Amino acid sequence: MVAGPTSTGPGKDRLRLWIRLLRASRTIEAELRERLKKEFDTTLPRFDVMAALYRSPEGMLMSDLSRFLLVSNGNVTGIVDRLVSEGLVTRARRNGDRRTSMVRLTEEGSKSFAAIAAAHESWVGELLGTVSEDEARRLTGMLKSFRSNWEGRE
Amino acid sequence: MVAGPTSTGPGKDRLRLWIRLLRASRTIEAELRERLKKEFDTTLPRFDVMAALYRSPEGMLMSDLSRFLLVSNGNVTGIVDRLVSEGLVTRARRNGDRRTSMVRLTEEGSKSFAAIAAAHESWVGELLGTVSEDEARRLTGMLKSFRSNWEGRE
DNA sequence: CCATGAAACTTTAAGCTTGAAATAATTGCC
DNA sequence: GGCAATTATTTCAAGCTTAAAGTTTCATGG
Repeated sequence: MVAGPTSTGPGKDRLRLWIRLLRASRTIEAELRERLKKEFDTTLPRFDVMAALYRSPEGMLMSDLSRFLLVSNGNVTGIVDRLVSEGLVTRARRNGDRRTSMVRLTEEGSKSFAAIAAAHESWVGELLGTVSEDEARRLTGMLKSFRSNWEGRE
Repeated sequence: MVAGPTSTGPGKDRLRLWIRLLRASRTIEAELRERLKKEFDTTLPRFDVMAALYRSPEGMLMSDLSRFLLVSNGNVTGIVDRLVSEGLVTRARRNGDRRTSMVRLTEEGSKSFAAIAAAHESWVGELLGTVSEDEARRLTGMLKSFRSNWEGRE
């Protein structure tokens, strides 16, 4: 998903855009993953799950997590399993619907995440430092409109 | 890597941008992966490797592939192994340096890739259809300048 | 020569990822 | 109530991914 269009013609501009988009996010992602590993001995998927839970102190269902993070259900199971075994997250069985459980950050998980998130934010600021604030806002706007169009497709 | 900034302040615009960028590429990537699987029974990493080789009929070294695709060396080994076992790619031992081998598409691999690439391009056109050609070019320009700044960092 | 180190690649262990199949619990319809 | 369909989740197999360690080959200074 990284190679380029081989000729010119209609539709090539969008293909080019897609390739650039993918290369940019892979580049940044690789850098962030490496730093997360080195500085905090953690991984991107763990960070993602914890970030989602941090925003929802009341907890999230497994299916909420997988929908929000855009990954499969089975995937979340494994990541949460590991976080639970490290004491960063809990699965609370619910009285109402016994198929589901509320996943929440523990006290420790919450503290741990806050520290990582601060570093993460400053890394992103650094890595995207060459994009001006203004440009960042315009780009974000375009991507936002892409998102809403996407969600509204049949 | 998908949750959002939790407050406002300096650097938040870049964090927002990063999150949008990541969500957009994950969304498109998931859709492309699914179609590649359904329509051609293949995967994105296989497609990526074949795309790189298609651009270089003379062949590529394993290290060229991993550098170009932004993935680790060991990763490429496995993907190429599978492509070789399916007859889509060959590893030609070289006379000069026996540590290396030239990886090339076979005739079959080349034909197979051409068909997939055509579908792939039209899918990208469709998925990014809501981005105007003009906007696509501007976005590409911004990402290009990000790339060159990135490559020029210390 | 040839030993030492660098380079190209593969192997390995651990974890991530998907899609599909399996389990378990709930809902709805008669 | 009871049974079919649906929903939430886990399990599974296969493949992707990385970083680190291991192997083979090459280059080169003594």
